[in-house]
Amino acid sequence: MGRPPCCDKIGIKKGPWTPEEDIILVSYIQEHGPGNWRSVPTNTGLMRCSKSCRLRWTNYLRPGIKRGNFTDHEEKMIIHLQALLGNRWAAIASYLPQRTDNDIKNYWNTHLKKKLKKMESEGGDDSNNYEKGNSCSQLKGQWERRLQTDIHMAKQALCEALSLDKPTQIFPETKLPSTSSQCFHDHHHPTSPNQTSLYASSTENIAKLLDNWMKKSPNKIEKNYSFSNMVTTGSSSSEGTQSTTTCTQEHALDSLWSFNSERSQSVSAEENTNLVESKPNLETQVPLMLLENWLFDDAAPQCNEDLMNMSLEESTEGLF
DNA sequence: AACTCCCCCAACCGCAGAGAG
DNA sequence: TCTCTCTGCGGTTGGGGGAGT
Repeated sequence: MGRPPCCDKIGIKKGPWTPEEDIILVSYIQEHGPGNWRSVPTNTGLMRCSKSCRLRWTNYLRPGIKRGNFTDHEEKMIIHLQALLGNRWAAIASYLPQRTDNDIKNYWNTHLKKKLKKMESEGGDDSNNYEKGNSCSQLKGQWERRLQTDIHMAKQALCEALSLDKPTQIFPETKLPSTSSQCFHDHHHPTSPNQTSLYASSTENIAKLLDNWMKKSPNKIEKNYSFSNMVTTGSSSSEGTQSTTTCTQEHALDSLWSFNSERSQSVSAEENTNLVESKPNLETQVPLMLLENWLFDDAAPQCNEDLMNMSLEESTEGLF
């Protein structure tokens, strides 16, 4: 028997998060930054265990997360990376910065597995190619795969350490591991302007969430729910909303929208820069061979360049 | 309309690793 | 070196909702 689960404590809430809880969590992180999850439930009054808070943040609330609708390219990336790395979802997620490991894992289990099985049973070229790749990768063995990923991670860390002149490429739209709390912790001081924009975009996530939530269940939101904490802490440039203000849901959402529009003005330049710079990363198409070369090749810079510039389709056309 | 089945995905669980003391 | 705490990761679960009957 291992350690008892952290959520066995009496009074700890489980199950789906409510928008209220999300807002409390995001406002807290806006103020204090992610990390030190142990203290989050205590300091926020959330009846959740620290683990639950961390997961909610990393898998759902953190900025820069793209949800649903995996593109063909993302799909291919996942398939190839899975063949190469196995079920190392966190490592795979590091190649798809906008996706969480949980998302990728779910997508693999619910869609790609079936898809590949189907292709396999149809016995088409595609499945043959996948099989080839898969059996090839199996030969590498788990240990080797682990080693590859470790090398990759080490290289990333090294590159990152040596690239102090490129701070905007770090997060969120980068090729760094998606275990974002660590990224945040390592690279962003809680009060840094960059982080403010990141938090803002997580607020945007919540706004979307609330929007969807209201569409689904318009009766669930209590009329006098207060969004003020989020608004006041979320937008340093908002029009002085009092922290004790209680809003109707319409007001609250209005605040959110205005917050977002203000935010988009105040941070758009910076964010646009990030987006523009990150676009090649997001759309980076990593050929498997290059990936492998890069992992094993100490003369990485040139190869790395190639990784960034080449299209996945160039080297994997035959696979699909 | 009512019921059942199935799928999806958010969240949980348990283990492992890292780091502090 | 050992113990303890915290965090990260991967496997699994279960509730909600859509599809089918």
